[in-house]
Amino acid sequence: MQIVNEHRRKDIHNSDIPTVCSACEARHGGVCGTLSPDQLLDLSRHSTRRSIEPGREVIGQGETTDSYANIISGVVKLSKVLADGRQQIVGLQFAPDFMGRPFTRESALTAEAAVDTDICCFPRTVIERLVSEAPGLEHRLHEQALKELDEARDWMLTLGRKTAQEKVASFLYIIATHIAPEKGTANEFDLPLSRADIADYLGLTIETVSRQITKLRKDNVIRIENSRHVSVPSLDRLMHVAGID
Amino acid sequence: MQIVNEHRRKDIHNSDIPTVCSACEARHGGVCGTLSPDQLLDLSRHSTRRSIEPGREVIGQGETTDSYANIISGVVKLSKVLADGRQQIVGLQFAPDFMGRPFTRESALTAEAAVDTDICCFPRTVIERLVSEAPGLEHRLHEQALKELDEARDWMLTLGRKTAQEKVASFLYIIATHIAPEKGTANEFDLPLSRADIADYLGLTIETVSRQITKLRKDNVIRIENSRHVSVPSLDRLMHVAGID
DNA sequence: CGGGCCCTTTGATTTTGATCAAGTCGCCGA
DNA sequence: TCGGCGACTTGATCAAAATCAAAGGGCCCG
Repeated sequence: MQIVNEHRRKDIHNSDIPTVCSACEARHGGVCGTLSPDQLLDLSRHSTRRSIEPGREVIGQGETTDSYANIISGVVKLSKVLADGRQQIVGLQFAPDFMGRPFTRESALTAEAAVDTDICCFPRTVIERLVSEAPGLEHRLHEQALKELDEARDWMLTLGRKTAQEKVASFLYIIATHIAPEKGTANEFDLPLSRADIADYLGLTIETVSRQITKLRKDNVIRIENSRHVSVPSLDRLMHVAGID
Repeated sequence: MQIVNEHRRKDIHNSDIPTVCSACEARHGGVCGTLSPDQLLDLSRHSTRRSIEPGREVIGQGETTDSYANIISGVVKLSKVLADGRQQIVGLQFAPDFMGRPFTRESALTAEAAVDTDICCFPRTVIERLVSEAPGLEHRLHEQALKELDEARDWMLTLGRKTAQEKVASFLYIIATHIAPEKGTANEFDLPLSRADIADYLGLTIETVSRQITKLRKDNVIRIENSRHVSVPSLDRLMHVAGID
């Protein structure tokens, strides 16, 4: 008890934590959480915060990356395109996810902000140095990669085997459970993606997405205002429609 | 030059390498490659080789895993099922891939041999101990996870945006490039998957897969014997049909 | 050698979602 | 206040793949 209080007080004072970091919403969940105060200071000296407006590309498919980033707030779309322009969103990232593909220079995907997004960027060289110094950091990055792998595989089941109706419900479920990080599941939220983005995420067309959303509304699974604001009266019901056991 | 030869000679003699490992085809590519002779000996003492016939389940969805494994030869299907039985193969693993989801007890997927497969199993506890002792091992596992993530995302593009024809061609391309590890791309091979498996991998039905294979044969993109043996006269042509730029 | 079984192919028909084509709605700027 | 534009919805039609149905074909086993 005594110790817990001590610890807490210290954390509140943030005596050893760089000022930029102490106020950072992503610090505990993000990759920085494993670093010692010294290392955090080192990292923070080389890091820069950026605000990105919706639609702005953070890194393009085939470009070389020289930085990694932590998402502080917002939503980032990761997508791939075929030569003829067909596009697929292969992942969504929310705060406090880590962005960037470690140990490779060339990006195999495009990262683009879906809504107003704040990120904290680190040069590749600094991250790689810290990885070699702090084994906990690589572990954290490894866990993030495994989490993304699990999510990607779940989504493959959705893409390959679910109906349009189930796909749209699955998408809404993902948003409800990820949009408010640290607050658990939201039963009311603004969609961070346009219909076109949703279509690209689900492997459908805009029209089909729109029709299925209309159907979910008529079936009282969701309520919609201004085509972007969604409320979910029963999450169980949404999950059921999404085919989630 | 001198040094290279020295190194090679030592490697051929395998003076410090446990006997079971020295003959192992997967050692260099597999996760064991980063271990010191001591650690390799340690691991080999606790490892067991198993042969798995096609269709045998290695680990079921929802079961708890207590071991990891290296694939020595063969092909393993990773799949997920919906409550109503719809199934999706979310990944194929070939030698010398590492199987198992580190840092979690419960498996989110089913792993099943597609053909006769040999694996080398390690208890979870030993791997976890070695990870804490040898940072190179976690790095190797991390890279394997990142590789699988890249592959999963590539496949999401296939599942979400390609036509049946392109999907089947993409599948054949994957097999051609992975079936003979260390030998590069094969332009003649036996399919490790039945039509039903291919359908589950591509998010299609058996009938559609069969029709598309017939079409590829008629278009001279592939030749087929006994419905399982495939030869590819021009890999470029196959890639083109698969929509791979 | 024949029969049965499983895997695969092929054919006919149906269904789901795509495509084509108008609208509607909300918002911004003149 | 009025256009105009972009995002979204709705409707009609079309096509790709699913479903339903029936054969082949290879292989094992009696």
